[in-house]
Amino acid sequence: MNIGDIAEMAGVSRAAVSRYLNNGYISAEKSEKIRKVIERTGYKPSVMAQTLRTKKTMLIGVVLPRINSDSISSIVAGIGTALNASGYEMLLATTDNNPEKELEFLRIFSNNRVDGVIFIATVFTKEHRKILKNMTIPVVIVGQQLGGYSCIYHDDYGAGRALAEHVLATGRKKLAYIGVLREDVAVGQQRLEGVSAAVNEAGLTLPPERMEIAEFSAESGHRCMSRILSASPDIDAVICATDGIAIGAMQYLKESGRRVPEDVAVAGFGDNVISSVTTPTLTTVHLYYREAGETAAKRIVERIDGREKTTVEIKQGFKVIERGSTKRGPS
Amino acid sequence: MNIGDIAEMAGVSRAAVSRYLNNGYISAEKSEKIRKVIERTGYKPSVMAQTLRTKKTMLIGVVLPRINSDSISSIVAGIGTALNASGYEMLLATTDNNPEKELEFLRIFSNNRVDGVIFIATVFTKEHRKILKNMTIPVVIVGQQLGGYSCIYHDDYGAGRALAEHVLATGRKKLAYIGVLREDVAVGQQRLEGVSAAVNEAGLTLPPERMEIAEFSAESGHRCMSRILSASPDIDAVICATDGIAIGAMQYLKESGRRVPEDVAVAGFGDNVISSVTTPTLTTVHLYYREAGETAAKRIVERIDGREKTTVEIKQGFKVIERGSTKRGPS
DNA sequence: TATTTTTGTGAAAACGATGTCACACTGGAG
DNA sequence: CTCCAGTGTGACATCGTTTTCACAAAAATA
Repeated sequence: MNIGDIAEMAGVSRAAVSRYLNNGYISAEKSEKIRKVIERTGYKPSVMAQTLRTKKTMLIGVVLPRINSDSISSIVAGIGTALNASGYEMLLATTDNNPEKELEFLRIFSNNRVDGVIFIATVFTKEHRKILKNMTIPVVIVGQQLGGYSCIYHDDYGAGRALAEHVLATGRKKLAYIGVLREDVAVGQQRLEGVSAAVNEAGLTLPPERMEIAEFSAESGHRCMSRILSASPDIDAVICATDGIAIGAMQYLKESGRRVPEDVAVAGFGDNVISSVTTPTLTTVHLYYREAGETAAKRIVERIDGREKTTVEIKQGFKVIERGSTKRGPS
Repeated sequence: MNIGDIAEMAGVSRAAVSRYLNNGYISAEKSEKIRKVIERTGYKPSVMAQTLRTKKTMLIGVVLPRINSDSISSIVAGIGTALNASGYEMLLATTDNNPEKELEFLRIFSNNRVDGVIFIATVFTKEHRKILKNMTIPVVIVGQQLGGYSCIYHDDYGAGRALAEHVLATGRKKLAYIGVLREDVAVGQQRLEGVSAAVNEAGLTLPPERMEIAEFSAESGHRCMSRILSASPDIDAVICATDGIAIGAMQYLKESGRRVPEDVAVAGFGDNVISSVTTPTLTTVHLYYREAGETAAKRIVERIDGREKTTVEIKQGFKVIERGSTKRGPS
């Protein structure tokens, strides 16, 4: 069933059918004939042929480290909603946090497989920049800032600062920090710098023996907490770069006989669903992941449609969510 | 840059280049010439043209209710891994639990947009069956059983039965059950029937006033628990159709002054990450979501490649995960 | 040496749409 | 009556591959 068959059945030319489907630039009489034939046969134009001819796939590639994560699946949910509203679909590529795979997918996607790419990034290597520079299709980066590219990211510095200020306001003096690798600028560097700034402004310090670098998991948070406690048993608060890490840290604190929040306050980032069901509930910073996904999708569609030519860098706000794990300690 | 340009540059015919890229049925001399030109120009064949010609998109459509869910994102992670290994990519369509959208996407996908569809299903209407019947591409259903189609699902009945047996073995006598709509055969019907069977075999009953129907959320579980308690304040255990519901139920129990597990035992299904960080930790049934996704992806690739012609129904096992919320009560 | 089989080859026909073009109608204005 | 703008139309080229086909050259067989 191709456009030629329909044309023949309706007694018109192939071009007429094409116009019927697109411009609508056709006489009422033929239009009706064609409509009937299409209805009767259930004819659907071939997406493949349209794609070849128009050079539009109506597909957006989404590259992400892993899908099985609360924050990332929220971003994807947002992307899905917004893309759908514009008639685009989403090609998902999970990289398992493997930079090689990340590069491979960016390369695959840059080859006309999709009309645009949304890149949920963690770390940028030179290789990344090189591939991104050579991309011929629009790219929007989510979660990290990268000059010269459209990106939508969170105010990680501000969030870190506000969260630390909140913890300090509960009267804590000896803070610890469990972060992630600095190569991850947003999560590893910005959040720490925000926290550091608040701590310093309060006239306090965050010495190296009260800091650890974790992976993105509760198990890792658990391990790091144990290391910090053996070096500095007298801390009265710990801020963790993600809620997952914070959960692990909190578990270790409880195992070590400390009370949360009476002895040690705990706080995280991300407002993971988990954080409202722990005991105590976890103070965290909400980061508008879903909205970031929606905005990214809208931006890329605007870029593709040509409605928007410039790249923009959007920094999103945050909201400190005060819960049980940082209730006022001994004053 | 198309195949013709490469052919011209290498001084061979277009067909020769095509053969070089595919069969390899070409003389060593020309092969080398072509290799050089391709390397120098960085030529990549057009995916669009290949697709039109070969009728293979190397895409698998994945239709799911929502991505922002622990169980579903685990399935998707599994699908992603397995598809990737076979060179396929994944087109994600989230339906927000809207049957209309589900049907729409199945229709879109059935129109040559993808080579196969993985359908993470909840409820089957007649409309669903009709569309599924008319699908010309392979379909694999995940999470529900549907005769005549390849599907991979969980032993929800067995899981319900085993979980209830475990709860009963801790000495509980007055069980309550919070389920979901029976239209969802796997989660709503099978799990309940398994639980019922175990309860009946123990010579006990599960009367209507100790049963509620919830949505897939902790809030809903919270509400249902409150309704059950006002009708039957003396229950000593509650089994919930999902971990999310169980979390909500447990929260209400605690708010009402009851101790978990001393006064009331709580158990759920799914082994959500959340269930190991609540206080107490939640007894649940592990359901191998990731593996289900992997298997589904492998099956569909086999069907597409023609290595496998028949449809199969695969029932996966389960594992009761005994945690704090069902520790032995007063004996 | 004569005959078959194997290889390598380029021309040309799909694949199924879109878009350009020139042409033939209209009807209204001059 | 002529001219022109505006519509509707089908023929045809195009998109970039793959695949079939016929044919020639080389190799293997008799």
